[in-house]
Amino acid sequence: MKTITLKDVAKKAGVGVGTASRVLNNQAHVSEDKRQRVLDAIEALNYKPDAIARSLKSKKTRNIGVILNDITNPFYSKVFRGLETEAKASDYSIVFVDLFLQDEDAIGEILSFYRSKVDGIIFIGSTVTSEILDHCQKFDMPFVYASASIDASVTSQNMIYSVDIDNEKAAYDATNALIGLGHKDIALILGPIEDKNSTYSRKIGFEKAMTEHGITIEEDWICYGDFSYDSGYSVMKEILKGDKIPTMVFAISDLMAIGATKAILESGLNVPKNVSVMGFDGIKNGEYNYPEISTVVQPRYEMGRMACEKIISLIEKKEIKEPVTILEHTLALRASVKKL
Amino acid sequence: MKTITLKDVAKKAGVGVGTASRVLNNQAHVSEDKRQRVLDAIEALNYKPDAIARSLKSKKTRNIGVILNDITNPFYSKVFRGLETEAKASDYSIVFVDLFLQDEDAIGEILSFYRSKVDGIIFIGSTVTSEILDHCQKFDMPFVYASASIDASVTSQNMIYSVDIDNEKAAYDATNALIGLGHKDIALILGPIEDKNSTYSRKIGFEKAMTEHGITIEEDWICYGDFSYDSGYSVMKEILKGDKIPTMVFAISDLMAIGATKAILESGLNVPKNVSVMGFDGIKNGEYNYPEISTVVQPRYEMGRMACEKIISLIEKKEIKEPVTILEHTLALRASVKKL
DNA sequence: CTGAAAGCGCTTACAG
DNA sequence: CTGAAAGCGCTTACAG
Repeated sequence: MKTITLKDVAKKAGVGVGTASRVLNNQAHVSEDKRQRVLDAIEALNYKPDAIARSLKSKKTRNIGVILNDITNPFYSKVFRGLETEAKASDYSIVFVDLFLQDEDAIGEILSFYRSKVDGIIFIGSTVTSEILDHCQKFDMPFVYASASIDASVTSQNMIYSVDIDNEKAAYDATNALIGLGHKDIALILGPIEDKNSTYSRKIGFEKAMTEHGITIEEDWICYGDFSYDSGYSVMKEILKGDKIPTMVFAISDLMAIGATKAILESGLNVPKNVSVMGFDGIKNGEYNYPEISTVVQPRYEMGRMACEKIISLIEKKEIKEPVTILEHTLALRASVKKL
Repeated sequence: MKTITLKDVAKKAGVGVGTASRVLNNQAHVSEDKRQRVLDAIEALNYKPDAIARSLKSKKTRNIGVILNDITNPFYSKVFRGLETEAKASDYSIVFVDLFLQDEDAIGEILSFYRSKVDGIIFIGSTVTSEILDHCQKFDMPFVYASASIDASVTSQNMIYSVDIDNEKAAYDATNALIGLGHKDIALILGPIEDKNSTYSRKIGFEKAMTEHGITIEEDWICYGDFSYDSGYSVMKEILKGDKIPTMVFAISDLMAIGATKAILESGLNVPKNVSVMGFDGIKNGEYNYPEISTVVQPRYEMGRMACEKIISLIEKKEIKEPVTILEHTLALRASVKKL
């Protein structure tokens, strides 16, 4: 099947190809008569513009690159959904790369690769290093971070556009709520100790709430996992070996909370009768658990949507009101948590 | 920053741009001397070919379109991961569209849109209609289905490339295993009654195994859900209202199995002591459950990988040994199932 | 308002 | 083996 081009349309409409292009792009300065003839020809020929040819001249691809940490992680997949929906609504396509198990070096590779394929990039859940920033700047490629960590190498000189929640405040609020329920013996399961973003901020928030209530923090109960189900399970096993058992376990990911719950149940104890469990993120998995896991809900869909809105503004050089957007979190207290 | 083009490379190397292009594309008929000079120039200038310009002439985008049913569904996200990894290895990018909540009509729209942006399309988990097939054929766009349903409108005249498991046999094997454990009172939770693919085939497989063992199938225990957690939960609630309780519930998705488990536990019964539960798919959620859900494991990663391999063969017009690939399933009997 | 022409950065016959 | 040239399908100044 021969592809029909703008030239065919122009010929059929009896106008120049430039005029046809103007109609196609909804530009002014075309007489109503010709505009209609072109529109009719487009209709009659069932003409579809060639995105590639358009891009070559305009230097715009209408593609947004998404670099994501792990698409099988339910937290990210929902962020991704928000982002994809927003992109589609604005007529952008998503070009996707999963970073899973790739070393950070790969990012440079990916960026070069992306250069001519996308107009901007959204990073989700990865770590922002100054190296990546330099790369993007060199290629003059706008970028936005969602739920991302900022590496220490990044100075405030760099303009960063991002969307996230206030992690410290979220952990602070959650801890206060748990304390309000009468809990004092609270274990905390964090992410990796070297994680300077959520692990760090949430730890601060937790400590702040505990300290404000004059509760002594049991150092043995500050544990480090890696956000995964398995790490929650094994860290909890360790905690259960101690002389004293906490009445509450606060894990900073739902998956770890679910793993911890399993470890508790396996040991013959009950959740929440003997030990309450609180998670973080608000993924479906927690609701599917029995008992349902309490959590700090992050607006994941909205996070993706906002990130996309932001990158489009950047691409189209629209004004951006706030470079850094902080979204609201909410607490969901469910069956896994008991009032003492 | 001025973009450097092949012309710049050619000039620096002192050759024609055609020769530079030949080197770039690793074509023969270039003297070793010039080849080296071009390579050096590319290196020195840190030249990166422009994907868009390449596509315009070659009519190849090195993009694969992926149309997926629901990226937040853990079953699909793992298929997607397999596919993405394979694509990356072969230097293809993924252009992604989520069909979630969009009507089937949208597919036509998406296809036109895709036409010039991708070289081929992989459909995951959607329903193949003859309309979609016609669309693809009209655009001369190769396509592959993974874990997809074939609509009745599709005749055998259409050449279909697909990857899936043998759903009937999988359900048959699973049912046999459950019967082997001593179960006779087995309830079956299916997908939507109008689903002509997995719901239909798995029902057949189940019935075949039951019949072969001379076990009467309790019609009230053949139930229809929609693969979701919620539907498993509510269908199970209904079953539990009956006079007789099955000793085994076989749900054809892990999410439904998890939902059913919750309903059973809430009713005061134990899994697996009073009722055993078997799922289907092999997603992580089942392993995270307490008790761990037994399941029929589908090779999801491999499914995505093979689908990608297939579409690339189609795009590059390599020979395809088998248009329809049937992957092996495996049974995973875990804590949720008890021997009677 | 509008047509002819140049050009986006490549690839690919076409001569030599 | 290799360079000059045409052309992929658009967009965009440039004249008029």
